[in-house]
Amino acid sequence: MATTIREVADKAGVSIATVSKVLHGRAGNIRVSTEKAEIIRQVAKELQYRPNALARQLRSSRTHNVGLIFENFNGISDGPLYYTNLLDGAARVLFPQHYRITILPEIDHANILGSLGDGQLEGVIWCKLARTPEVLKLIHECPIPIVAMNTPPYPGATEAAFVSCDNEGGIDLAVQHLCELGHRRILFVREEEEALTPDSMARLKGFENAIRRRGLRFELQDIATWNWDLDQFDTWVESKDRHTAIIAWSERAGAQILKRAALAGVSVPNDLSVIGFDSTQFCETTKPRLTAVRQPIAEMAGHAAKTLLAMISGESPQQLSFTFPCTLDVRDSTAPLKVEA
Amino acid sequence: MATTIREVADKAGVSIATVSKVLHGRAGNIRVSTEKAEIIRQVAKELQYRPNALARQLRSSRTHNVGLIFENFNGISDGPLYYTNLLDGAARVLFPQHYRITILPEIDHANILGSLGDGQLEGVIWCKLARTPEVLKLIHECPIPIVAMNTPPYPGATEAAFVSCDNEGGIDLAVQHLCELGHRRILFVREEEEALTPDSMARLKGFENAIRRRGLRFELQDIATWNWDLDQFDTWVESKDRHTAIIAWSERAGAQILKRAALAGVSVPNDLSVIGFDSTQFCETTKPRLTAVRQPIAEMAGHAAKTLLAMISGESPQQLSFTFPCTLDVRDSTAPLKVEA
DNA sequence: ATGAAAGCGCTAACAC
DNA sequence: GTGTTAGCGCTTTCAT
Repeated sequence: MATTIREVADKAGVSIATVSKVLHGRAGNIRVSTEKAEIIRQVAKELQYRPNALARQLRSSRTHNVGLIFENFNGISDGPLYYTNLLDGAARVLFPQHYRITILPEIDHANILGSLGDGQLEGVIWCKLARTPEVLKLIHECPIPIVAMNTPPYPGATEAAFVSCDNEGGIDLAVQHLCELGHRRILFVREEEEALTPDSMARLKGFENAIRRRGLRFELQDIATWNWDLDQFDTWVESKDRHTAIIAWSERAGAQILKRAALAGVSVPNDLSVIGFDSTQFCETTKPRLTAVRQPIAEMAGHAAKTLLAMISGESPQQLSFTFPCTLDVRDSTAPLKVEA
Repeated sequence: MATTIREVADKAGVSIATVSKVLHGRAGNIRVSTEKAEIIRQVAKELQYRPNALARQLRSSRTHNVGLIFENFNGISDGPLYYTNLLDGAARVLFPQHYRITILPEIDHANILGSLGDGQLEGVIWCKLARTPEVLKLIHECPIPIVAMNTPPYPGATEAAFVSCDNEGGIDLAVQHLCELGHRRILFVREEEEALTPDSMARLKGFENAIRRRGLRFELQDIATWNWDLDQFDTWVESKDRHTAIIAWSERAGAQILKRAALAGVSVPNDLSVIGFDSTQFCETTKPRLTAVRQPIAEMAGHAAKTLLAMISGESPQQLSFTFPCTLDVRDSTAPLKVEA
């Protein structure tokens, strides 16, 4: 067993209270003679005394530990760099404050509250929170501060803070870029499985707005909801008078379209321009490299961490929410519209 | 404050001991009347009782929490995918066992023992452990099981398990590949700053062995120790009768050489073949794509996690250490040696 | 079948 | 200045 404060006290010939004061007392409160203090420190070192954090935490109910929930963790299909960047951004803020980051195994919403309310965590950064009544209830009942990342602000949920990117603005940049290249007929593609996620919905809405804002015609067939493998691409590509550019709701979907296009003998960007969303390094690996809207994940995570710390100190989440602007990374999958001869 | 077992007991009209038995008692030991058990469960739900993990852990000294130490965390320069893959591999083993993964802020070796010995962690996966007397001492004194990842087995440290890749074998594959392409004069490049890391040293040794094994001449000038930016490349490239291929100790260094070569007007792979080490997706992003030795990071991390679990259950680390074989991912930075006209 | 009581290791309010 | 004491919330003998 590890050395306890009791053993240190005994060996130093003082009470455990005195040991505690010397070893952890705040500067001002140390009302202990210098000599005894010295002895105690000496004995503690000799005995390799290491305070038991569990006991301390139980006593003080402060753990210096924040949780991170990755929904759908099993699979780096979300873009391998999302988690890395997220972790990096959060760590840069949390580590200097001596906070630990704990990744939770429990993604089951049914017992997540047990995990979040067991006293181990002071707060949690929760990524890609869905917008369902069930989740709203969770937010309501969660006993520790929540910062939702990559989740658009959720009016009903005043207990949580929200850090997100400007999905609509990002899509507007994409549309803008394509328009400047001469494209007029643009298709927005989302995935069935993710169609109801807040990000997907916001991007869809942004698409419609962007099209309308530019006075272009917006029709139902300008939106496609395809399956995970985007099988429907093949049907689309056969259609007469098809769109000249595609905006995919994610970078994964964008990349999948590039693959499908290559298989179908459609040359990107010559015969078709494609834009994705996220713009991690993953977009550098596609052929051609994928033009994509970028969200500053690490920065967002850093902000989420700061926000969480503020909430832990008792500040209200209300004015802490923040939406980051997106930018556009132009790569090789977009080109000027070819003028028909 | 959160509901405590006391409140549940009071409201249910029983003692806290009974509540504890009903809620957490092992199946066999439940010697409580069915009716009372039912009431207790009912009350617990009503009151939204969530057991305090800290108290439980303090009592049982089991936390279901393992630590992860990333040396040099600040910076994804180690290859952005290293951490992701590592985390993924470890999580796949740990999460189903209901273990949490905690990333430690404390990379300062001076007080790391305080972090590891404070009772919060049952074990730790420690990546890229250096091979110094100081670290050996740390391993010796660490109160919880350690699995060292990406650290070659360390004969003196019988308290820890080691999960590593076969650095030497990996380099041998690289040399083999180059030889098959006709190369005979190969340069091994390592970085000054990392020259003393176990990985770097093992790869260097592997290089010498591989060269000798094939009956090629091995000279001192076949090894270069360059700075972080590999400035010395420019001097090397000017030298008469220079090597026709380079093996870099890391993928970062390999990529840097590609950049330097492009700047110097040296065409890769036509005028120079380059191989790196690690082979994450990063190698797909270089120009040209970097041929590299691959180590199965996620698999290794999974094994490390299993090993840690075994050690936590009391097994000896001795026969748990394991070295994974490497493979070679041939991409576009290597080509047959051009025959001089 | 149920409860009383003794801690796990520590902190902090209060005595002296 | 220093020690005594009362818990933090829980588990676990050991009585009854």
